[in-house]
Amino acid sequence: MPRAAGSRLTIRPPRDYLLRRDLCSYGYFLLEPNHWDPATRQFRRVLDTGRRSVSVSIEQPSGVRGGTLVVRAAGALSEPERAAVRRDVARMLNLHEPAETIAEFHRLDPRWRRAGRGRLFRSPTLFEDVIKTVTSCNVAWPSTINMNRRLCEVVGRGGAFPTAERLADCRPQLLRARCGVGYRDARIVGLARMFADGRIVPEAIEDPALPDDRLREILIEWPGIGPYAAANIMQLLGRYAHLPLDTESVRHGRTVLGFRGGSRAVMRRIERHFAPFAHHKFRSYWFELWDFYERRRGKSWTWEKRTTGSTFTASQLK
DNA sequence: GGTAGACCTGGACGC
DNA sequence: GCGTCCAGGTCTACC
Repeated sequence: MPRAAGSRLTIRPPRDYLLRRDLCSYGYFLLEPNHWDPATRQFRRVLDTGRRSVSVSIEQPSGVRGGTLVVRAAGALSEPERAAVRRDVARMLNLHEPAETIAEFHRLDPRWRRAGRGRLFRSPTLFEDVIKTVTSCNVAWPSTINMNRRLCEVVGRGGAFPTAERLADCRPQLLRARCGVGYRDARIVGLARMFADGRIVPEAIEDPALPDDRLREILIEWPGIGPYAAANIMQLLGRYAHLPLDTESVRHGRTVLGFRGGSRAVMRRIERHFAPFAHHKFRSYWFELWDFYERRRGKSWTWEKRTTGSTFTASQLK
C-alpha cells in the first residue's frame, strides 16, 4: 500500500487494547475482506464508505497495550470519509468498550486476566456480521471462507464486503451460481432487502435499551436466523449472556469439559457450566474454545490465513 | 412442544 | 477421476 500519498489517522484505544490479541480473537478476522498479516502484524481490508471503496491498514506500532493505533488509507480521504473510516474501525475493534468492562470480566473469570483476553473482533457493520453469520450456518469452515471471498469478489465494490443495497439488487440465482451460497441465496437477498428498505434499522437493533429477550425474538423472525445465529448476532452486538451452541460446542463439551450424553444433554450441561459468568458468559465460553485452538495451532496472530486459518476449527483438530 | 427430512456445498473416502 | 457419504443450522410439515 503506498504510504506517501495516502491518508493517516491515529486512534487512541482503551488502555488495555492490544491489536494483535484483540483483533485476532474471533474467526471473522480470517474472512474476506479482512486480512491479518502475521509477519508485519498489520490488518488490511477494503471499506465501502458509501460512495467508493477505500483500502485501509491498521497497525499498533508500539506493540504494547493501549498503544496508539495508526490507520492508513490508500489515497486522500474527504472529511466524511475520514469519519466513516474512524466509525468502521471503532466498530470492528469494539473500541467503545471501556477497560473497566474487561476488568470486570477478569474478576469474574480470572483465567484470562494474565493474557488480557476479553475483547472480540467483529465487522464494521451489523449487516456484514449478519451475512457472515448466515454463511457460517450448516457448513464447514472452508465453505464459509469461500462464500465470503466470492461475495466480495462478485458483489462487493472494489473488493469490499457487499453493502445491503448491492446485495438487495442481486438475483438469488447469481449468489448461488457465482458465490456458492447454495440454498442460503434467497435468505441472504431477503435479509439485504430488509436492511436496504428500512424494515431493519441497525440503530434500533444496536440500541442498548432493547432487552435481550425482545432482541432475540426480533432476530429469530429474520430469514435464515435460528437459535444459533440469533445468539451469535447477539454476541457480535456485545450481548454476551447467550451462548450460540452448535456442533463445535458439543465437541468442546465432550473433549475438554468431559461431558457425556447426547448433543442436547451436552448443550444443557454447557449452559449450566457457564451460567455463573452471567452477562460475560460468552466471553468465558469463547476464550476457552479459542484457547483449545491456540494450544494446537499457536497464537492466533501467527495464523496464516490460507493454511492454519482455514483449518482451525475443532472438527479439523480431532 | 418435539421430531424428521430437505436444503447445498465441499471434503473425505473407496474404487 | 468419479461416485458416494457425511457434516453443518434452519425451515417446514407433521404428530
